[in-house]
Formats: sequence, structure tokens, C-alpha cells
Amino acid sequence: MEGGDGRMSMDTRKFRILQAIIDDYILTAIPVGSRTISKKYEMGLSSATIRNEMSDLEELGYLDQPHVSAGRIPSAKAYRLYVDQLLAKGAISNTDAAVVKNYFGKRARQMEEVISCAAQVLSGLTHYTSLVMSPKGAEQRIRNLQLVPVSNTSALVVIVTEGGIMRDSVIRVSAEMDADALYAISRTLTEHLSGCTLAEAQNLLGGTTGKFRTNEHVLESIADFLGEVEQQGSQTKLALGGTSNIMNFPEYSDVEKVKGFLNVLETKDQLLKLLEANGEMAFTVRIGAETGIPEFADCSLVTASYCLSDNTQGTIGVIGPTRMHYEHVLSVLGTIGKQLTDLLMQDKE
Amino acid sequence: MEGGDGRMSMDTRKFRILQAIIDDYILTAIPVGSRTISKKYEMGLSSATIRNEMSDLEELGYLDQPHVSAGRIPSAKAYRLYVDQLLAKGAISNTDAAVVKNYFGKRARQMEEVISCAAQVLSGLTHYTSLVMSPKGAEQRIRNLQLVPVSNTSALVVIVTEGGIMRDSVIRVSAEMDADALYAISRTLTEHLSGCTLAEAQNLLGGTTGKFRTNEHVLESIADFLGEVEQQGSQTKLALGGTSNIMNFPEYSDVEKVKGFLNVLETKDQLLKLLEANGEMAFTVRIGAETGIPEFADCSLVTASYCLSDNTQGTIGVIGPTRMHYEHVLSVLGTIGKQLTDLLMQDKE
DNA sequence: GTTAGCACTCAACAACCGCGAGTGCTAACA
DNA sequence: TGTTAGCACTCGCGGTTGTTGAGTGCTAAC
Repeated sequence: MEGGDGRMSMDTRKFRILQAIIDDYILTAIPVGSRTISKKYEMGLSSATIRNEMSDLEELGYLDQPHVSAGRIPSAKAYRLYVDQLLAKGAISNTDAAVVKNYFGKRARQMEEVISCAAQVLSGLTHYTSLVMSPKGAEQRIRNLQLVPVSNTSALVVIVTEGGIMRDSVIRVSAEMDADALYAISRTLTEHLSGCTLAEAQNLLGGTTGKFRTNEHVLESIADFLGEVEQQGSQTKLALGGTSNIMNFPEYSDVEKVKGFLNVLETKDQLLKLLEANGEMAFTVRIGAETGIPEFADCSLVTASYCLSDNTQGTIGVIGPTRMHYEHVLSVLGTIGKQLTDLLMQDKE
Repeated sequence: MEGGDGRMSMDTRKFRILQAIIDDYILTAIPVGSRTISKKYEMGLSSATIRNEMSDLEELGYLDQPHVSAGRIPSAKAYRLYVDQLLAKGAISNTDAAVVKNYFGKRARQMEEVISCAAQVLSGLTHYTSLVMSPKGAEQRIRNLQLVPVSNTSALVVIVTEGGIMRDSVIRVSAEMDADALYAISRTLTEHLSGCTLAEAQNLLGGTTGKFRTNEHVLESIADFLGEVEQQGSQTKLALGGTSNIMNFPEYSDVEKVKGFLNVLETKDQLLKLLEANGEMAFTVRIGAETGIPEFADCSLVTASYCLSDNTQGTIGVIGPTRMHYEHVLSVLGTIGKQLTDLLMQDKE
């Protein structure tokens, strides 16, 4: 057979047939037979010939057969080939950036809002489940700290860090402090703490009581708050979008499977691990078992990264069935990633 | 039969039997037969007698029969009776308040955080889906407005309103403003605007340019922001918890039903309408069709209210299958409602 | 190398059947 | 008069069986 003997390989015709099978299966989710290929996709070949090729493709590991009298479905290896070829070609078309830009409002906002908005856009455009992960909070240095009176006995602590990230919290203050007094404290604190990391600032406040001329209680509260902010900031944020989209695919017509899927999404640590291992690749595609999560056995995870500043980067991704519309997803991810980078870089200034 | 003739009514024995049926069905979700009742629940009556009573109960509309050779299931009317009697009895036991209190952190926080945290607690304790709605934002009066420098060309606007609700946003400012300049503006603005509603303040800023000694661009940005806050604040916030809990119930072992259910949850307007119509009742229970939403046909919605201040109240609620564990849900709702009221009242001061 | 033809396989679907849980009715009983 | 045992009846459920049809692999002819 073929070129002489037993050794058979992937020629272009086989590849074209495989491509057709993948395309059809992505569209319909039903095993595709030789007749379908020879008729729907004009190959100029009879079903019998296709059949022979399909048999070869199965032997090569690119096709699976659910049972003997069913059509073939692409194996993970097939998707891998398909995706690699897609990425090698490099020409990932760009989704209309204007559309995307429109989704995000115009205002600069808290990181969390941006993250969650991006997740909405991403799942809206792809119809899959989306993940958006903020960068691992690099050490934030304080730029400004200010107390704003809220009531007679409480004030709002606002912290602005270099990353442009702000956080606030209410603390109690003694009644005799008016706005000016609070401002005076704010100035002093900012003077001493600006440029410090959150941890340093916390130590500074905790250790040297009396150095600042105000009552200790307030300093203590602020120190506590700094600790909290640091903890919160250092842990990466994760937003999900379109979690129920998975139910639109016949692969998940079983409630138990859906439950398993959603459970994984809810326990975010697993996801974080998955998203962190991104490397410097523009795109990462994990197909089926490559995700390492049993519940995602017939899902693929496609991720891309965006940059917050020169050294910190976040990840955006999409989860859907392995028969995912990779080309479209890659295109959308690329566009939104770029968009997000722009948005956050400018925000920082 | 019974007391003379055709006219039959609900005596205590019938009631006890109905109660047993409801209890059993809530527990098992399978139609309950006469034998089960006479054996598992010690009535001192034979299955034949129970059978007669069940037949009567069906005629009275309290029981349904999926098909002739199956047991009976409680009708909506039965649940209604059951719940009404539960509410009349009044003795809704209190869930351990300490446990609940623990779930909420200690710090005072933004309304949204509290809302979403409450939803988590609620679904965690009940294993149903939970809804927490913030009160329709009553007109908020400004208490304080402050600009905090973020970078050379941008500042954070912090607004504190009487409700204790704070909001922030970044605006651009000209480069020559330092912290003191911003503080000066803040003082002036606070002086002029404190006590105003957000809308009034917006008008004031928009109309009388030049009255404040600073560049118009900043005032405009602040005015814009005020408008946004007002709009955001006036629309009620809604948080959900345990949305995927519904899949734990055999009533929703069909993916299509689950999808329908989750879709309703995602289009929040329907829910808001449902939650708003609460009245002054401590508790509201809507059973099956009473919800007015077809997708909730075999769900019940139990709501309770909490108070933010004397005149504004929010709603918390739970959605689960009609065979819901009402007693427990009412108890948890009561406790969390109280807890929430405390938390927010104190926060306000 | 390609293709028509044919025998074969096997999931999906429908029809069927027996089991058993549960009922309603009747007649006997306290 | 209310309660109960007994019995015939109903009908969903689970398992089996038969049929159909899509799809294959193989062979032989082109």
C-alpha cells in the first residue's frame, strides 16, 4: 500500500480529508462518515477511497471510532495537529477591535471591574466559558495614603499604589479629629510611607509608634488594613464569564457532567494553576487530557496573555468542548488581549 | 361518609397525614404511598385507612397523583397550607447567630461586598440558590467629597454619602495640581455640596462654573462621575449565590430545565420585579406558579427583608424546588436578615 | 490507484413483556 | 360507623427482543 509498502505517512490528501472531518465534526458534533466527506466536501473522490484514507488516519492515531458502524471523530492528536498548523500559519485574523473597545466602558476603573468586564466580553463573543486572571500582584509600592472623614467616628482609608490599584476601608477614629486633622495625618503618613512596599509600611507603622503624632489606635487600624490589602493584592484575581454556556453543547447534555464542570470552575485554585503555567507563548492551547483535569477531559483550554506593565502579565482564556472553533477563539483572544494591555498600560501611565 | 355525607373537610387526622406525606416527599422526592405512611410514620392506622384519607385529600386538592399506580405528591395547595401553618405558628427557630456572624468578616465594607457575601452565606447554609437584593437606593446625600492624587495627571474622586456608601473613580487633572491644591478643592467642594443630593450636586457643578476656583475640566469630570454614581446607586444591586445548587435536585436532572432556570437568573430584571413585591411582610413565600415565572414552575421562592435604615429595606431570598425544606430556610433567612440589618445599621451610625 | 459492490456490525429506536408498587372497591368486623 | 383485610386492577419501569440504517472493511473489477 501507498508508495510501496507498510510505511504510510501523512500526505496532503490525507491532511485535507482530516481537515474536512474536523471541520464537519466541530460544526455538527456527530461522527462523520466517508459518504459525508465525499459528498459535502467536494474531494472528487468516492466514499470508498475516503474510507481507505480514513482507515489509515485512524491507524495513524488521528481518528477515533466510537463504535464500528459509526463515523469517525477527530482524536486529540488530530486537534493538536490542526491547532499547531493554525498557529504556525500565524495569520490569526483580528476581530473587529472597535466592537471590543465598545464593550469596555471608557472610564478607568478598579482592576476587578476590568477583569470581570473582560470575562463578559470574551464569553459573549465566543459563546464559550471564559476566564480572566489578573497578574500575580507584584509588590506594590505605596504612592499615596489618605484618610477621608466618613462620620464623626470613622474614616475611609484610601491607598493608591504605583500599579494604579486603589483600595479602601473604613476605620474608626476618635471623635475629635476633623477633616483637617485627618488630612494632616494623611500628609505625614504619605511622606513617610510613599515608596515603601505594603509590607514595609505595615512594619513601619506597627513598630515605631509615637513617631507619628496621632493616636496609636488609628495607626494600628491602618497597619491592619495594609496587611489585608497586601494579602488581597498578592493573590491573583480570577473572573469567569459565560459559565452556563457549556450546556449549549451536546457533550454536556448530562447534568452530572455539567455539575462536575461547574464544580471545577468554582474551586478556583485548580484553574489558577492551569492559567499560571503559561510561559511566554502568545497562545497556549491545551486539548482534552492536556488540561490535566479529569472533568475537562473533553474540553480544550485556550489562553493568551496580556500585560499590565513591563514585567507583570495576566492571562485570559476560553474553555469549550475539544471540538472548539479554535480559529475564531484565537482571533478573539488575541484582540481582547491586546485591547486589555492597552487599557491597563494607559491607565497606569 | 365522614360526619354524615358528601361534605368533607380537613380534620386533624387528615392534616397529620398530609404533613407526613409532605415531610416524606421533601426528604425523598419520590411519590409516597399509603403503606409508607402507615409504617414509617406511626399513625396506628392501616394502609387501607390512610388510602381512604389520601383519596379525600386528593379530592380536596391537596394531593396529586402522577399516575394511577404511583403514590401521591403534595400539590402547591398543600405546600401553601403547610407554610401558612408554619408561619402562623410563628415559632421560627433561630439558626445559630454566632455561626452566621462568623461568616461575615468584621470590617465594614462596600455595600456590594456585603451583598455578595450574604448571598454566599445564605446558599451555603441552605444548599439552595440564594438572592440578595440591595434596597432601591434612596436619594443619597453627599457628606464628603475628596480628591486623592494618583499620578501627576490623575486623581481619585472619593465620595462619601450619608448612607455610608462610598464610590470612587479616577479623573484627569492638570499637572500643576499637587496634593495640597487638590485638598483645597476638596474642602471647597465638600463645603458647598455636603447635604446635597447627588443630582443637585451635579447640577450645581454643571451650572455655576467659575464659582469654584479651579479649572472647569475637573469640575466637569466630577459632575459626570456624580451622575454615574447616582445612576449606579439608584439601581438596585443583586447578588446570587449557589446558582448551581439546583442541579443537586432530581427535579432538575434535565439539562434543558437547568438551562432555563439559569437563564432566568441571568436576566436579573425578572428577579428584581419578583423581589421588589415584598410588602411589609416579614416573610414572603411564593410556591410554584405563584412566582409568575414559568421556569420556576416547580420552584418556591422564599424571601425576607432587612433594613438598611428606617425607610429603606432590601430583600434576601432563596429559590429551591417546591419540596423545599421551608422550616430551615425560614429560620436561616430570619437570622441572616437580622444579622444584615444589624451590620448595616451599625455601619451607618 | 480508484471505485462499485457486498457482507457484516452495531447503536438507536420501538415494541413488547413481566414485575411490583400502589390504588380503589367491597365486604367483613369491632 | 369507622377500620381493616383482601382482591382485582392499573400502569410506570427495567429488561429483552426485533428491526432499521448508517457506516465500515474487504474484494474484485476497472
